[in-house]
Amino acid sequence: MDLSQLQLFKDIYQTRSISRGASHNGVTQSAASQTVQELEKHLGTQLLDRSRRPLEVLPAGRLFYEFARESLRRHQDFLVHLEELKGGLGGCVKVAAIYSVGISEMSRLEEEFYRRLPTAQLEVSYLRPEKVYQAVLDERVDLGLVSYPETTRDVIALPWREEPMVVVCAPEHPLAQRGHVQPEDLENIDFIGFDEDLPISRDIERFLREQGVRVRVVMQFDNIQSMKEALRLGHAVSILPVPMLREEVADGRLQTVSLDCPLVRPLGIIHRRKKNFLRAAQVFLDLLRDPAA
Amino acid sequence: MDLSQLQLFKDIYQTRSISRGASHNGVTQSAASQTVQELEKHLGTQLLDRSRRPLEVLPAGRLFYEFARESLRRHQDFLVHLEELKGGLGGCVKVAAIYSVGISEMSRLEEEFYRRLPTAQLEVSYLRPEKVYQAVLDERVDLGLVSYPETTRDVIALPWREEPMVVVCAPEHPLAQRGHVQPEDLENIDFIGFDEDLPISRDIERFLREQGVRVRVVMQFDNIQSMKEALRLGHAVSILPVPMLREEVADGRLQTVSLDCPLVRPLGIIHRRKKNFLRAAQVFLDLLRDPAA
DNA sequence: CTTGCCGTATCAGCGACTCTTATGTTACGA
DNA sequence: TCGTAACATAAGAGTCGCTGATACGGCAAG
Repeated sequence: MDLSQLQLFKDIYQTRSISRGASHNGVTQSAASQTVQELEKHLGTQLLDRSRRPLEVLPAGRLFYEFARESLRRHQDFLVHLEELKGGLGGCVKVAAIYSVGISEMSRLEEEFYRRLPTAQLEVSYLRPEKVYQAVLDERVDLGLVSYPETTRDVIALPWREEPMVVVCAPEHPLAQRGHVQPEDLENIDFIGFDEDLPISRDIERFLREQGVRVRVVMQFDNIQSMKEALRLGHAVSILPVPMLREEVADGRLQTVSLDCPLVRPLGIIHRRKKNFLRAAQVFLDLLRDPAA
Repeated sequence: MDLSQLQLFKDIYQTRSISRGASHNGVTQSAASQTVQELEKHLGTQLLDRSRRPLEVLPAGRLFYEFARESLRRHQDFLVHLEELKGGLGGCVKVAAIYSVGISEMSRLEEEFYRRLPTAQLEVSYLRPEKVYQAVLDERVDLGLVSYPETTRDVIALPWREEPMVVVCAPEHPLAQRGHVQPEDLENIDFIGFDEDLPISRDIERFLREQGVRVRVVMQFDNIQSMKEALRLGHAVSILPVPMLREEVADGRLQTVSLDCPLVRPLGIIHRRKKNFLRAAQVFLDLLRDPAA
């Protein structure tokens, strides 16, 4: 019985689904199913009732969940104590993120990380998506933060969060007065897009196409900072992740207009396939995946 | 990180030796060495100082030991709670033991076992050594208790205890008055031995040969009960494990005479190679290996 | 200092286990 | 009753960890 099994079962319990638990752990539904069966065989009792559709947790499953939760917590504690004990220059985590994850978000994570491991070192670099993948592959970083993560032969992708996307424009723009718009309101509008080779660009294009809307792409950038500046000129709109806009919206430099049909982009954590993490990386990963604990 | 690694490290810590820890867990020294290195790599710190001969435990090692101990204890607790929860007919452990393990010993173990898992079932059968091996191989029993255990392709042997052996005779026998004897005092004495195909018989023979002593084997048996009865006739002596003689010595039917050079026979636990134990078997195994916990 | 022994490290080879892909089966809703 | 979404099952592949053999090194005795 190992920690990954406990983590997996914990996620399955919390999401009430084998498939979701599986994807939270970067494994297939099949593997998760087999793991649960192994656990049940080993413990000699059913943990879940899989013959009901919203997966039902049996008493033994609940007990095992408590055990798993507790064990994982103890393990975390142990890692932290170990780090304390090692004193100066604890482990070092290197993280690569796409630009659009945002400095403000990262600085919050950074803060919490140093609270947990005061002696460790966290290095964050911002790169274009393909560079993030490359950095992970080359082991120049331990973890990568990307959008539309995909598991490949050498890299495991874990879902992280889903950012809502909204239409954004300058306060002077005609759309700015409206609280929300239908996709068709964007027909033929001047649009500031992402570079076409970025996943987010493809996803927005696909979204617009599905809605039967065509926009006039007047500019393209590979980073959100530039797009925001261009938007302030007032002639065009764009679609951007909400968290990137907090500051500008707060002081009125830009305005968001929510879309009636929701568009989100999934962010994920990627790392190389390998059994063992350095504990600092492990702690950062746990921090990302469970900010509460 | 899994429970077997924790168990292994715990044993290494307690015995202050990688080799001994390894044999306690039925693996080779090589495997144990690699496991420790894996742990150290994973945790990013040295746990043991292996460059000193009585293996030195570093602070991180001590911390990890505490963690391991605690985790294993929690796991035990979990198994017990699970058994309680399952209520009636908990798991069932089948154990085969050689005759000479002794009923009294087993009944003590049985008692403790039912204290831990009141709902479980324990079945003990007493067999000749080769039958014990066969029963384990055929999976007719979960665990076997034998002397001079040996690990083979399909069966793992774990050391259990070492029983001191003493010379034993009737109170009327000439040797009975002496508190202890030299091996040479047995020269040409009438001797009651074990069947020659039993490991214990071979070991006693080897011992006597090494001491340069020849005895006159007047009778041979395959079980200790018969040997004790024969001894009471008063004409011969034997060499038997101390724990088998408690009752007879207490009420004066037989007398022990300790040997100046100590002779012990190792008892071991054998089980088939397989990753997962049924929890009842696991609990019984833990009980055998750590009566304290 | 040298020698011998015991314990640990290292290496190559192999077996087993677990994951993945592909496909079958079952529960629930329309 | 059918369709879909979720879980189960089967077979194959890659990886991890174990074994067995051997090399290395500390410690004690001489």
